[in-house]
Amino acid sequence: MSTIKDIAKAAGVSITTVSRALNGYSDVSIKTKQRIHDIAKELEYSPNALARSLVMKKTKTIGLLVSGLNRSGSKDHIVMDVLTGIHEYCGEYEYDIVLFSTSTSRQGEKTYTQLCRERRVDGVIVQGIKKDDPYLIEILNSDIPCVLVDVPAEGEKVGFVTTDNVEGAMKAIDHLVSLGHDKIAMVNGHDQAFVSQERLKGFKLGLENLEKTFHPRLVVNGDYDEAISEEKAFQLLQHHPEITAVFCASDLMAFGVMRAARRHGLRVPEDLSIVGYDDIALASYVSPPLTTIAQDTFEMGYAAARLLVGILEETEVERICMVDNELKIRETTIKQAKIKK
Amino acid sequence: MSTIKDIAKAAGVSITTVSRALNGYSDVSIKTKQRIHDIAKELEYSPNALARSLVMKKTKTIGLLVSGLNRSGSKDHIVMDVLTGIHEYCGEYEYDIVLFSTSTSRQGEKTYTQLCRERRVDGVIVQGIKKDDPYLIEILNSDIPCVLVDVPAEGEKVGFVTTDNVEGAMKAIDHLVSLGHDKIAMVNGHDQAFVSQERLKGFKLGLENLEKTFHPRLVVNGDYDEAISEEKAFQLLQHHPEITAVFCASDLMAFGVMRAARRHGLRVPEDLSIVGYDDIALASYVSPPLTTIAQDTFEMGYAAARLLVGILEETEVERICMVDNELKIRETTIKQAKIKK
DNA sequence: TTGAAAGCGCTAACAC
DNA sequence: GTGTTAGCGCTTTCAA
Repeated sequence: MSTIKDIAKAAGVSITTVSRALNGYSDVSIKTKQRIHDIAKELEYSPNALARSLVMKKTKTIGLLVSGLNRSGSKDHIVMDVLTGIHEYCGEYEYDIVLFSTSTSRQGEKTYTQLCRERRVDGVIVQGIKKDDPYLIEILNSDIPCVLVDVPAEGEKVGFVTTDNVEGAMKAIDHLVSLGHDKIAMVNGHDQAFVSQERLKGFKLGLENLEKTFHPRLVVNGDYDEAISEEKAFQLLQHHPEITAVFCASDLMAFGVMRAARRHGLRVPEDLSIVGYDDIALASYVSPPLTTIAQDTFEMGYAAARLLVGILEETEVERICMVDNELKIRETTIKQAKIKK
Repeated sequence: MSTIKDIAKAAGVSITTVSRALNGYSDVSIKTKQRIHDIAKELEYSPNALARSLVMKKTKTIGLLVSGLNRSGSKDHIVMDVLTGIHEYCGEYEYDIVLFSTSTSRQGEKTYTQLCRERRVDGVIVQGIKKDDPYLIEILNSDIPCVLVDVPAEGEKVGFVTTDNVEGAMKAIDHLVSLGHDKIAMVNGHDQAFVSQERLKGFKLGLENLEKTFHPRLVVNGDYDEAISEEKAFQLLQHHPEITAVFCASDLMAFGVMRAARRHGLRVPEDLSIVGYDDIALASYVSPPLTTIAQDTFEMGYAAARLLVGILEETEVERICMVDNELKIRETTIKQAKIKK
């Protein structure tokens, strides 16, 4: 593989001149510049990004730390959408992405910080990692520029992107209440997740705003898992037959609730209205199609990359980025007419 | 950020010794080795992978070239599963993945080969790229070790992984014929795709083996698109009411066919049996759940990474890797009882 | 407009 | 066992 040295020799100039010519500096005579370019092409020259990065001290690379990338293969495509958004932005701004291979099994496992330092990534985007993960904390305390997805953190070189989960939950509640529902349950994820906390907050607030009482008894955690949600919802419906609607913190959990309803002989939506969260592809395919709060996950990825690059190039000041969400009314919610019990 | 030079100074030894100690060479006295490690820890030393790669001429990095990573957000998770498989293997063998940002929009776009050369990736995995893509051809002709997913190519440093698509299609046909179907149509993808060609081959072969005649008229291309398939299938069913079963080269296209059937007032599976291909998550959620040929896409990714690393480290000789597939019988196929027309 | 020289952080002969 | 030295391919002062 040829180097600028080879080009220099072939062109009869110094490597300095070649470097300058190739990088489009103006202080090279137009004709030597042309000659150098010709020779570079002829020699099939490719600049060595390693060497350049070594001296420039930046790599035009952003690291990606993702959890939940494992065989069990999530049915949702959220991780993928976010990745796609990041990829899109990076394509436009000539950053490449390095996806770290954080093997849990491998001994002598490296921390996220070490991974980032070794590869000298300019910054890192973190997704799907619990906010109390010690490695996460370490990286936040380091000087590595960092953008988190759905985990709140701010700092000189730290930002995050999320959607307004409080508002999203409120939209769901507004919708249900406007349909005449009164006894609304919630199947939340788990308390450690920021988004769960926010959605619960929105659930409460939504009820209060509409002068409905919030019943802690009607809230269960489904751990973002379909089967667990099914069980939890089954019990909930058993103990509280007065429930006419359920708001779920994820679509997958909503599917679990749909199953639980079916086991109780309840029809959806006639006997039980259900609202999900995320709007994954499945949501519109199941039957009946699921009413849900749609998040623009692609946009979240895109925004995360933009925010990170903004931090890196010191053009962006706002460290928080809120992406819109939207209520998608489909067929799992319907007017509550009958008086139950 | 500290370097081996700093450590050398602090330890009062030469940088060579530090390098050797840190890399676990045996020819360093146990006590200096220990001291060096202590100092390294104290100084929070991180090796600079760039510098090391520069001199070692390898980066422990594999490139990933993927098409179909864009906003429209594929409903299938195939790309993701393959990526996950690659990620898993890389985690075990300490390779990192760089996802190239191939912006189509950006001017002065670089070829895949250039991207790989600049980053000095050790090898590259290519997925979802058409086999006649000029950039793909360029990279195959280069000396960059390369593994393709579902595109056949072999060479000194080139291999590919795929599933047995001929066999997969035959399984589908066997299944349908065993249910008594005779007039079986096929909705294929498009002629440029290797897998399409293979599945068509399997379709023909499957019919011939069972002494059924192959009718070219009953094969249409749906371009792996749900809407297009719906249209094509709608017309097909109109012109050929004798059709009792349809084999589709993807699940998404099968959904299109289901829609088309519905528009014709045909019930699935009573009036029309349908078999898909891929077994995406949606397949088991739609109603009725789709009978399909399942591909282990995670395994494909894992195998692709293993093959590439095998080529890189010169341990693997077999340049082709076949991953299993499996017929998943669900509810869109049923015994053909009635005599149509 | 061009070149010489230093250095980014590391490894690897080759001495001692 | 340990150090000296010469690079890997590039950018960037500083001089000419």
